[in-house]
Amino acid sequence: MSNYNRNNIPRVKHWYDERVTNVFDDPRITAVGLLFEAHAGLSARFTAQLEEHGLSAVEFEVITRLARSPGNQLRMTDLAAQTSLSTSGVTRVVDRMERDGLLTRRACPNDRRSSYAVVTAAGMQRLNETLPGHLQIIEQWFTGQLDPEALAALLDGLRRVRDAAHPCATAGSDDVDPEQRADADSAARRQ
Amino acid sequence: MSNYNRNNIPRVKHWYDERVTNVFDDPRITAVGLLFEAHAGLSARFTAQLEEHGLSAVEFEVITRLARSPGNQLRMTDLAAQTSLSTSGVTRVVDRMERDGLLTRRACPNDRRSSYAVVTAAGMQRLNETLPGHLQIIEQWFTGQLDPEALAALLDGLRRVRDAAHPCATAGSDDVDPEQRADADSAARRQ
DNA sequence: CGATTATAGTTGCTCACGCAGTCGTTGGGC
DNA sequence: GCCCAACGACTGCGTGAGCAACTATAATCG
Repeated sequence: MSNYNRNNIPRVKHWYDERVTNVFDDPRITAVGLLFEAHAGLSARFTAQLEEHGLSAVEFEVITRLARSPGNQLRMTDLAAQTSLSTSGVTRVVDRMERDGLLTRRACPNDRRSSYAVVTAAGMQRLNETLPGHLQIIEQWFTGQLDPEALAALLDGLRRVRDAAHPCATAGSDDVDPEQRADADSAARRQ
Repeated sequence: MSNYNRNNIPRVKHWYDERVTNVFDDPRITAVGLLFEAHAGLSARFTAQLEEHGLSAVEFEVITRLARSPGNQLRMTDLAAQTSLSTSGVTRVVDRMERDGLLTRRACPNDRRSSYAVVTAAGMQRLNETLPGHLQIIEQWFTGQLDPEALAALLDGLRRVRDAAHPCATAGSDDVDPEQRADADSAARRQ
């Protein structure tokens, strides 16, 4: 118990303040800590709200990406590329969501290897029920925390970091980059 | 089959451009997308580099938090609080790292229920081998992507979002107001 | 054409993680 | 001192995810 207190009491605002000659004081570490903790915080809020609507974070991402695609559908592989899930992961999440009636599979008439995941009416309804609360949480804990210029600066910085570091696995969500496009192009060509 | 053509032919550069009145164009969604993709991108880079040193991201976080704590040790519970792992998750990751010789358990003399996870010499060495490359990656893909003012603005924004939304990720900081803490705590546990 | 190669999706295997239950320990109330 | 609720750590079980192997289909090259 004494140790428990030792652990918490001397920590003031930032854990790294105290160890002056510590490598962990490095501002780079701090920067990553901020980014990752902001992400973790928002993730937790999202998870809690999505759970109220019976969706996991992955399922929400899947249904969202499908819903905003033409025809409310994507090929399994393209879905995998957009979600940073493996193709087997997509197979299984689509399995679950199909079982729950949120999605269906549809055969691709031109390429019998491919199949589409399509959002059902029930899936769209579920998404529509979920989205307002989701947007409200974003506003409450993220965008609403900053005045417009600060938010713009934040997003500008994030965009540059994202453009530099993002693995093509997560690309394509709100801004499609050239390599992704080439990828999708070849997919389209194939059909 | 009419669907097939609808799907690909008219799509030009951005598959989402056509749904002009689309909810997914909402700037809040875009903002979250940027934050999450930046995080995912950096995560992937980290994972690749850590793998070269035989560490997973979770293991790196564990050993880092231990190494910067007094005595290079933390109680299992405190470690769980800092890592957003459950206590059972901590039990298991410490199991693995103990098996690999990076950590040891040490009984707490004051409370026989508690035990410490302590970084071994081999663990410190492993960490020291890993850190330079880690810092270089941060610089290469994150901090070095922005000029100082832009970086400062980014970090300032992130700090505000983190302070608002963080689910107690910085356990050991006491600048959390109680109501927030309870809330975020339970949310973090759940995820 | 026919053979080789590449691609789409699924499945078996394994592992990491959380939840809930358990056991030993602690400390407060009587 | 005794009892019992709270606490710290560990374990059984279920779930979700990736890798690699596999099947079926498509594209390529001779």
